[in-house]
Amino acid sequence: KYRKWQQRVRVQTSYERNIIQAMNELSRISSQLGIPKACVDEAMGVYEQVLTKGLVRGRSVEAIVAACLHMACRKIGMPRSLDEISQYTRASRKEVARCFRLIARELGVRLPLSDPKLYVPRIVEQLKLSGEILKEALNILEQAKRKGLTAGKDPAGLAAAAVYIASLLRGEVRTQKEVAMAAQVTEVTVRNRYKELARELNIKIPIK
Amino acid sequence: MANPTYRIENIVATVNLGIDLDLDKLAERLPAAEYNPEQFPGLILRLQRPKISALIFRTGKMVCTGAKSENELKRAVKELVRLLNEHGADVPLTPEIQVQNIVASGNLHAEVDIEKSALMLENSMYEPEQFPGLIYRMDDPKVVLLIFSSGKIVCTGAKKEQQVRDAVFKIHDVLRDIGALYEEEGGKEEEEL
DNA sequence: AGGTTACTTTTGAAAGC
DNA sequence: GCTTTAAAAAGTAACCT
Repeated sequence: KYRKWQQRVRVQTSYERNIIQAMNELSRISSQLGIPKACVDEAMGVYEQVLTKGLVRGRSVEAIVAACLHMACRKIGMPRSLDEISQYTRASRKEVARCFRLIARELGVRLPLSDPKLYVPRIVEQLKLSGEILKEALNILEQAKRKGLTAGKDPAGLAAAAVYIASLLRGEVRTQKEVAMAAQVTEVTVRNRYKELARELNIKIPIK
Repeated sequence: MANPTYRIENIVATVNLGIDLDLDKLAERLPAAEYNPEQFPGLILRLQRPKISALIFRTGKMVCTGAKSENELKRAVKELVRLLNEHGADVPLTPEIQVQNIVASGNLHAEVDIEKSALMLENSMYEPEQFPGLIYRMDDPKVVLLIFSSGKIVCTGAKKEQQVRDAVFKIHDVLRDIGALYEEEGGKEEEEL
Protein backbone atom coordinates (compact mmCIF):
# COMPACT_ATOMS: atom_id res chain seq x y z
CA LYS A 1 0.00 0.00 0.00
CA TYR A 2 3.01 2.32 0.52
CA ARG A 3 3.85 2.09 -3.16
CA LYS A 4 0.34 3.09 -4.06
CA TRP A 5 0.57 6.17 -1.79
CA GLN A 6 3.88 7.08 -3.35
CA GLN A 7 2.42 6.85 -6.84
CA ARG A 8 -0.44 9.13 -5.94
CA VAL A 9 1.74 11.76 -4.32
CA ARG A 10 4.37 11.71 -7.02
CA VAL A 11 2.09 12.55 -9.87
CA GLN A 12 4.88 14.92 -10.83
CA THR A 13 8.58 14.33 -11.14
CA SER A 14 10.99 16.83 -9.58
CA TYR A 15 11.67 17.99 -13.12
CA GLU A 16 8.00 18.67 -13.72
CA ARG A 17 7.63 20.37 -10.39
CA ASN A 18 10.58 22.60 -11.18
CA ILE A 19 9.17 23.46 -14.60
CA ILE A 20 5.83 24.40 -13.07
CA GLN A 21 7.48 26.61 -10.48
CA ALA A 22 9.50 28.28 -13.21
CA MET A 23 6.38 28.81 -15.33
CA ASN A 24 4.64 30.46 -12.40
CA GLU A 25 7.54 32.82 -11.73
CA LEU A 26 7.86 33.53 -15.43
CA SER A 27 4.23 34.37 -16.00
CA ARG A 28 4.15 36.54 -12.90
CA ILE A 29 7.19 38.58 -13.97
CA SER A 30 6.12 38.70 -17.60
CA SER A 31 2.61 39.92 -16.89
CA GLN A 32 3.96 42.68 -14.67
CA LEU A 33 6.26 43.79 -17.47
CA GLY A 34 3.70 43.24 -20.21
CA ILE A 35 5.94 40.88 -22.13
CA PRO A 36 4.35 39.18 -25.18
CA LYS A 37 3.57 35.47 -25.16
CA ALA A 38 6.04 34.64 -27.90
CA CYS A 39 8.81 35.95 -25.69
CA VAL A 40 7.52 34.08 -22.63
CA ASP A 41 7.46 30.85 -24.63
CA GLU A 42 11.00 31.49 -25.79
CA ALA A 43 12.09 32.08 -22.21
CA MET A 44 10.49 28.82 -21.12
CA GLY A 45 12.32 27.03 -23.90
CA VAL A 46 15.61 28.44 -22.66
CA TYR A 47 14.74 27.49 -19.09
CA GLU A 48 14.12 23.87 -20.07
CA GLN A 49 17.55 23.69 -21.64
CA VAL A 50 19.10 25.26 -18.57
CA LEU A 51 17.30 22.84 -16.25
CA THR A 52 18.22 19.85 -18.39
CA LYS A 53 21.86 20.90 -18.28
CA GLY A 54 21.66 20.98 -14.51
CA LEU A 55 22.53 24.65 -14.29
CA VAL A 56 19.80 25.45 -11.79
CA ARG A 57 21.49 23.53 -8.97
CA GLY A 58 22.47 25.80 -6.14
CA ARG A 59 20.78 28.81 -7.67
CA SER A 60 17.37 30.31 -7.18
CA VAL A 61 14.77 29.41 -9.79
CA GLU A 62 13.71 33.06 -9.76
CA ALA A 63 17.14 34.35 -10.74
CA ILE A 64 17.50 31.74 -13.48
CA VAL A 65 14.02 32.49 -14.81
CA ALA A 66 14.81 36.21 -14.85
CA ALA A 67 18.02 35.54 -16.77
CA CYS A 68 16.17 33.32 -19.26
CA LEU A 69 13.57 36.02 -19.77
CA HIS A 70 16.24 38.65 -20.40
CA MET A 71 17.84 36.34 -22.94
CA ALA A 72 14.55 35.50 -24.62
CA CYS A 73 13.64 39.16 -24.96
CA ARG A 74 16.93 39.84 -26.68
CA LYS A 75 16.58 36.80 -28.93
CA ILE A 76 13.12 37.99 -29.96
CA GLY A 77 14.43 41.50 -30.58
CA MET A 78 12.47 43.15 -27.79
CA PRO A 79 15.15 43.81 -25.16
CA ARG A 80 14.26 44.36 -21.52
CA SER A 81 17.03 45.49 -19.19
CA LEU A 82 18.31 43.44 -16.30
CA ASP A 83 17.14 46.21 -13.99
CA GLU A 84 13.56 46.06 -15.23
CA ILE A 85 13.40 42.30 -14.91
CA SER A 86 15.23 41.91 -11.61
CA GLN A 87 12.94 44.59 -10.17
CA TYR A 88 10.18 42.00 -10.01
CA THR A 89 12.43 39.39 -8.50
CA ARG A 90 13.93 38.77 -5.08
CA ALA A 91 17.27 38.30 -6.83
CA SER A 92 19.52 41.29 -7.31
CA ARG A 93 20.47 42.65 -10.73
CA LYS A 94 23.97 41.35 -10.10
CA GLU A 95 22.74 37.83 -9.40
CA VAL A 96 20.52 37.80 -12.48
CA ALA A 97 23.43 39.10 -14.55
CA ARG A 98 25.60 36.27 -13.25
CA CYS A 99 23.01 33.67 -14.20
CA PHE A 100 22.62 35.28 -17.60
CA ARG A 101 26.33 35.03 -18.34
CA LEU A 102 26.43 31.46 -17.09
CA ILE A 103 23.53 30.47 -19.34
CA ALA A 104 24.89 32.30 -22.36
CA ARG A 105 28.22 30.56 -21.91
CA GLU A 106 26.90 27.08 -21.12
CA LEU A 107 24.31 27.02 -23.88
CA GLY A 108 26.76 28.63 -26.27
CA VAL A 109 24.34 31.41 -27.04
CA ARG A 110 25.89 34.32 -28.89
CA LEU A 111 23.36 37.14 -28.81
CA PRO A 112 23.27 39.83 -31.45
CA LEU A 113 24.82 43.16 -30.49
CA SER A 114 22.51 45.51 -28.68
CA ASP A 115 20.73 47.89 -31.03
CA PRO A 116 19.21 51.20 -29.90
CA LYS A 117 16.57 50.85 -32.64
CA LEU A 118 15.02 47.94 -30.79
CA TYR A 119 14.15 50.25 -27.91
CA VAL A 120 12.26 52.75 -30.05
CA PRO A 121 8.91 50.96 -30.60
CA ARG A 122 8.24 50.60 -26.88
CA ILE A 123 9.03 54.24 -26.17
CA VAL A 124 6.93 55.46 -29.09
CA GLU A 125 4.06 53.24 -28.06
CA GLN A 126 4.16 54.26 -24.43
CA LEU A 127 4.15 57.94 -25.37
CA LYS A 128 1.35 57.37 -27.89
CA LEU A 129 3.37 58.87 -30.70
CA SER A 130 2.80 58.22 -34.39
CA GLY A 131 4.48 55.87 -36.82
CA GLU A 132 6.08 58.94 -38.36
CA ILE A 133 7.95 59.58 -35.15
CA LEU A 134 9.03 55.95 -35.09
CA LYS A 135 10.44 56.18 -38.59
CA GLU A 136 12.16 59.47 -37.87
CA ALA A 137 13.73 58.15 -34.67
CA LEU A 138 15.04 55.06 -36.46
CA ASN A 139 16.43 57.34 -39.13
CA ILE A 140 18.27 59.42 -36.57
CA LEU A 141 19.70 56.31 -34.92
CA GLU A 142 20.91 54.98 -38.25
CA GLN A 143 22.74 58.23 -38.92
CA ALA A 144 24.12 58.18 -35.40
CA LYS A 145 25.46 54.68 -35.87
CA ARG A 146 27.12 55.60 -39.15
CA LYS A 147 28.82 58.53 -37.49
CA GLY A 148 30.05 56.35 -34.65
CA LEU A 149 28.05 58.17 -32.00
CA THR A 150 26.55 55.08 -30.41
CA ALA A 151 29.63 53.19 -29.18
CA GLY A 152 29.61 52.64 -25.45
CA LYS A 153 26.35 54.45 -24.87
CA ASP A 154 23.28 52.97 -23.25
CA PRO A 155 20.98 51.98 -26.15
CA ALA A 156 17.93 53.03 -24.14
CA GLY A 157 19.34 56.53 -23.70
CA LEU A 158 20.14 56.80 -27.40
CA ALA A 159 16.66 55.61 -28.36
CA ALA A 160 15.07 58.06 -25.94
CA ALA A 161 17.05 60.96 -27.37
CA ALA A 162 16.16 59.96 -30.93
CA VAL A 163 12.46 59.80 -30.06
CA TYR A 164 12.70 63.14 -28.29
CA ILE A 165 14.31 64.77 -31.32
CA ALA A 166 11.80 63.18 -33.68
CA SER A 167 8.95 64.49 -31.54
CA LEU A 168 10.37 68.02 -31.73
CA LEU A 169 10.85 67.81 -35.49
CA ARG A 170 7.36 66.48 -36.12
CA GLY A 171 5.60 68.74 -33.72
CA GLU A 172 4.28 65.92 -31.54
CA VAL A 173 6.27 67.29 -28.63
CA ARG A 174 6.95 65.25 -25.50
CA THR A 175 9.07 66.57 -22.64
CA GLN A 176 12.50 65.16 -21.84
CA LYS A 177 11.03 63.91 -18.60
CA GLU A 178 8.25 62.00 -20.35
CA VAL A 179 10.64 60.40 -22.80
CA ALA A 180 13.10 59.60 -20.04
CA MET A 181 10.44 57.85 -18.00
CA ALA A 182 9.25 55.83 -20.97
CA ALA A 183 12.81 54.73 -21.70
CA GLN A 184 13.72 54.07 -18.05
CA VAL A 185 16.70 56.44 -18.07
CA THR A 186 17.18 59.83 -16.42
CA GLU A 187 16.40 63.21 -17.90
CA VAL A 188 20.09 64.00 -17.75
CA THR A 189 20.92 61.07 -20.00
CA VAL A 190 18.23 62.02 -22.52
CA ARG A 191 19.52 65.59 -22.53
CA ASN A 192 23.15 64.58 -22.97
CA ARG A 193 22.40 62.19 -25.83
CA TYR A 194 19.99 64.65 -27.41
CA LYS A 195 22.55 67.46 -27.37
CA GLU A 196 25.23 65.27 -28.86
CA LEU A 197 23.00 63.84 -31.58
CA ALA A 198 21.59 67.24 -32.53
CA ARG A 199 25.07 68.75 -32.67
CA GLU A 200 26.87 65.95 -34.47
CA LEU A 201 24.08 65.25 -36.96
CA ASN A 202 23.45 68.96 -37.55
CA ILE A 203 19.81 68.63 -36.66
CA LYS A 204 18.04 71.98 -36.43
CA ILE A 205 15.33 71.95 -33.84
CA PRO A 206 12.41 74.30 -34.60
CA ILE A 207 11.87 76.89 -31.86
CA LYS A 208 8.32 76.86 -30.60
CA MET B 1 51.23 55.48 -36.39
CA ALA B 2 52.03 55.99 -32.72
CA ASN B 3 52.78 53.01 -30.54
CA PRO B 4 50.37 52.23 -27.76
CA THR B 5 51.33 53.61 -24.35
CA TYR B 6 50.48 52.55 -20.83
CA ARG B 7 50.89 53.54 -17.21
CA ILE B 8 50.72 51.36 -14.13
CA GLU B 9 47.94 52.60 -11.89
CA ASN B 10 47.80 50.07 -9.12
CA ILE B 11 49.77 47.09 -7.86
CA VAL B 12 48.25 44.52 -5.51
CA ALA B 13 50.75 42.46 -3.55
CA THR B 14 50.80 40.01 -0.68
CA VAL B 15 53.45 40.01 2.03
CA ASN B 16 54.06 37.16 4.46
CA LEU B 17 55.59 38.32 7.72
CA GLY B 18 55.77 34.77 9.01
CA ILE B 19 54.60 35.58 12.55
CA ASP B 20 51.11 35.78 14.04
CA LEU B 21 50.03 39.27 15.00
CA ASP B 22 47.85 40.60 17.81
CA LEU B 23 45.51 42.77 15.80
CA ASP B 24 43.61 44.06 18.85
CA LYS B 25 46.82 45.37 20.38
CA LEU B 26 47.96 46.84 17.07
CA ALA B 27 44.59 48.51 16.53
CA GLU B 28 44.85 50.19 19.93
CA ARG B 29 48.36 51.48 19.42
CA LEU B 30 48.01 52.57 15.80
CA PRO B 31 45.67 55.57 15.71
CA ALA B 32 45.27 55.40 11.94
CA ALA B 33 44.29 51.75 11.98
CA GLU B 34 40.78 50.62 11.15
CA TYR B 35 39.76 47.29 12.60
CA ASN B 36 36.27 45.81 12.68
CA PRO B 37 36.66 42.02 12.88
CA GLU B 38 32.88 41.61 12.68
CA GLN B 39 32.94 43.26 9.30
CA PHE B 40 36.30 42.15 7.95
CA PRO B 41 39.03 39.97 9.53
CA GLY B 42 41.87 42.24 8.46
CA LEU B 43 43.16 45.43 10.06
CA ILE B 44 43.25 48.31 7.58
CA LEU B 45 46.22 50.68 7.59
CA ARG B 46 46.61 53.60 5.20
CA LEU B 47 50.05 55.06 4.66
CA GLN B 48 50.40 58.70 3.75
CA ARG B 49 53.78 58.83 2.11
CA PRO B 50 53.71 56.18 -0.47
CA LYS B 51 49.92 56.43 -0.62
CA ILE B 52 49.11 52.78 -0.18
CA SER B 53 46.66 50.78 1.89
CA ALA B 54 47.42 47.57 3.71
CA LEU B 55 45.17 44.82 4.98
CA ILE B 56 46.93 43.12 7.87
CA PHE B 57 45.82 39.71 9.08
CA ARG B 58 46.12 37.75 12.30
CA THR B 59 48.30 35.20 10.52
CA GLY B 60 50.94 37.77 9.68
CA LYS B 61 49.96 37.93 6.05
CA MET B 62 49.24 41.31 4.45
CA VAL B 63 47.77 42.65 1.24
CA CYS B 64 49.11 45.96 -0.08
CA THR B 65 47.22 47.99 -2.66
CA GLY B 66 47.62 51.36 -4.29
CA ALA B 67 51.30 51.32 -5.28
CA LYS B 68 52.09 52.66 -8.74
CA SER B 69 55.51 51.06 -8.99
CA GLU B 70 57.49 48.20 -7.48
CA ASN B 71 59.70 50.79 -5.88
CA GLU B 72 56.76 52.44 -4.18
CA LEU B 73 55.59 49.01 -3.07
CA LYS B 74 58.96 48.21 -1.48
CA ARG B 75 59.09 51.55 0.31
CA ALA B 76 55.58 50.98 1.61
CA VAL B 77 56.42 47.54 2.95
CA LYS B 78 59.50 48.95 4.71
CA GLU B 79 57.34 51.59 6.31
CA LEU B 80 54.73 49.04 7.34
CA VAL B 81 57.36 46.83 8.93
CA ARG B 82 58.78 49.84 10.76
CA LEU B 83 55.33 50.81 12.04
CA LEU B 84 54.49 47.31 13.21
CA ASN B 85 57.79 46.91 15.02
CA GLU B 86 57.38 50.34 16.61
CA HIS B 87 54.10 49.24 18.10
CA GLY B 88 54.91 46.00 19.79
CA ALA B 89 55.24 43.54 16.93
CA ASP B 90 58.45 41.75 16.02
CA VAL B 91 58.39 41.10 12.30
CA PRO B 92 61.30 40.46 9.90
CA LEU B 93 62.75 43.58 8.27
CA THR B 94 62.69 42.25 4.70
CA PRO B 95 59.67 39.99 4.24
CA GLU B 96 58.84 38.26 0.99
CA ILE B 97 56.71 40.39 -1.36
CA GLN B 98 54.61 38.82 -4.10
CA VAL B 99 52.93 40.96 -6.76
CA GLN B 100 49.50 39.46 -7.39
CA ASN B 101 47.97 41.88 -9.82
CA ILE B 102 48.94 44.93 -11.83
CA VAL B 103 46.31 47.34 -13.15
CA ALA B 104 47.33 49.69 -15.92
CA SER B 105 45.61 52.29 -18.04
CA GLY B 106 46.68 52.75 -21.62
CA ASN B 107 46.07 54.45 -24.92
CA LEU B 108 46.11 52.91 -28.38
CA HIS B 109 46.22 56.38 -29.94
CA ALA B 110 43.52 55.37 -32.36
CA GLU B 111 39.76 55.12 -32.16
CA VAL B 112 38.36 51.62 -31.85
CA ASP B 113 35.30 50.17 -33.56
CA ILE B 114 34.20 48.21 -30.53
CA GLU B 115 31.12 46.73 -32.20
CA LYS B 116 33.25 45.24 -34.94
CA SER B 117 35.72 44.07 -32.30
CA ALA B 118 32.92 42.44 -30.32
CA LEU B 119 31.79 40.55 -33.40
CA MET B 120 35.25 39.40 -34.39
CA LEU B 121 36.90 38.64 -31.05
CA GLU B 122 35.70 35.36 -29.53
CA ASN B 123 36.76 36.07 -25.95
CA SER B 124 35.03 39.39 -25.79
CA MET B 125 31.94 40.78 -24.22
CA TYR B 126 30.34 44.10 -25.04
CA GLU B 127 27.12 45.22 -23.41
CA PRO B 128 26.74 49.00 -23.45
CA GLU B 129 23.63 48.67 -21.30
CA GLN B 130 25.90 47.54 -18.52
CA PHE B 131 29.31 49.01 -19.20
CA PRO B 132 30.70 51.24 -22.01
CA GLY B 133 33.84 49.21 -22.59
CA LEU B 134 34.50 45.98 -24.45
CA ILE B 135 35.78 43.31 -22.07
CA TYR B 136 38.46 41.19 -23.70
CA ARG B 137 40.06 38.16 -22.07
CA MET B 138 43.50 37.57 -23.55
CA ASP B 139 45.01 34.11 -23.23
CA ASP B 140 48.68 35.04 -23.50
CA PRO B 141 49.57 36.98 -21.51
CA LYS B 142 46.60 36.00 -19.38
CA VAL B 143 45.07 39.38 -18.68
CA VAL B 144 41.75 41.12 -19.11
CA LEU B 145 41.50 44.30 -21.13
CA LEU B 146 38.74 46.88 -21.03
CA ILE B 147 38.70 48.59 -24.41
CA PHE B 148 36.89 51.86 -25.07
CA SER B 149 35.95 53.45 -28.37
CA SER B 150 38.26 56.36 -27.56
CA GLY B 151 41.24 54.04 -27.76
CA LYS B 152 41.81 54.26 -24.01
CA ILE B 153 42.21 50.88 -22.36
CA VAL B 154 42.64 49.23 -18.97
CA CYS B 155 44.75 46.11 -18.51
CA THR B 156 44.35 44.04 -15.36
CA GLY B 157 45.42 40.65 -14.12
CA ALA B 158 49.12 40.86 -14.99
CA LYS B 159 51.76 39.91 -12.45
CA LYS B 160 54.74 41.43 -14.31
CA GLU B 161 55.07 44.76 -16.03
CA GLN B 162 56.35 42.96 -19.12
CA GLN B 163 52.98 41.20 -19.39
CA VAL B 164 51.24 44.56 -19.38
CA ARG B 165 53.52 45.80 -22.15
CA ASP B 166 53.03 42.62 -24.19
CA ALA B 167 49.26 42.71 -23.74
CA VAL B 168 48.93 46.34 -24.74
CA PHE B 169 51.04 45.92 -27.87
CA LYS B 170 49.31 42.67 -28.72
CA ILE B 171 45.78 44.06 -28.47
CA HIS B 172 46.88 46.97 -30.61
CA ASP B 173 48.06 44.55 -33.32
CA VAL B 174 44.98 42.36 -33.00
CA LEU B 175 42.60 45.30 -33.37
CA ARG B 176 44.61 46.74 -36.22
CA ASP B 177 44.64 43.38 -38.02
CA ILE B 178 40.87 42.98 -37.88
CA GLY B 179 40.49 46.53 -39.13
CA ALA B 180 38.95 47.90 -35.97
CA LEU B 181 41.41 50.74 -35.50
CA TYR B 182 41.22 54.06 -37.21
CA GLU B 183 43.09 57.27 -36.79
CA GLU B 184 41.76 59.98 -34.57
CA GLU B 185 40.71 63.17 -36.30
CA GLY B 186 42.32 65.38 -33.71
CA GLY B 187 45.96 66.36 -33.39
CA LYS B 188 48.51 64.96 -31.00
CA GLU B 189 48.13 64.33 -27.34
CA GLU B 190 50.53 63.78 -24.52
CA GLU B 191 51.05 60.49 -22.77
CA GLU B 192 53.81 58.76 -20.87
CA LEU B 193 55.45 55.35 -20.99
C1' DA C 1 20.99 73.51 -16.09
C1' DG C 2 25.46 72.46 -13.73
C1' DG C 3 28.52 70.28 -10.29
C1' DT C 4 29.90 66.73 -7.10
C1' DT C 5 30.00 62.18 -5.62
C1' DA C 6 29.20 57.48 -6.49
C1' DC C 7 28.17 53.39 -8.80
C1' DT C 8 28.71 50.01 -13.20
C1' DT C 9 33.13 46.53 -15.19
C1' DT C 10 37.76 43.87 -14.46
C1' DT C 11 41.72 41.84 -11.49
C1' DG C 12 44.12 39.69 -7.14
C1' DA C 13 45.24 38.24 -2.34
C1' DA C 14 44.16 37.85 2.58
C1' DA C 15 40.59 35.04 6.82
C1' DG C 16 36.13 34.01 8.00
C1' DC C 17 31.34 33.53 7.46
C1' DG D 1 29.41 33.58 -2.83
C1' DC D 2 30.25 37.71 0.49
C1' DT D 3 33.06 41.08 3.28
C1' DT D 4 37.68 44.95 2.42
C1' DT D 5 41.60 47.59 -0.37
C1' DA D 6 43.02 50.49 -4.84
C1' DA D 7 42.92 51.94 -9.55
C1' DA D 8 41.77 53.25 -14.47
C1' DA D 9 38.45 53.62 -18.35
C1' DA D 10 33.28 56.18 -20.02
C1' DG D 11 28.62 56.20 -19.01
C1' DT D 12 24.78 56.71 -16.06
C1' DA D 13 22.60 58.06 -11.69
C1' DA D 14 21.51 60.52 -7.41
C1' DC D 15 21.53 64.60 -4.89
C1' DC D 16 22.41 69.62 -4.19
C1' DT D 17 22.67 74.29 -5.65
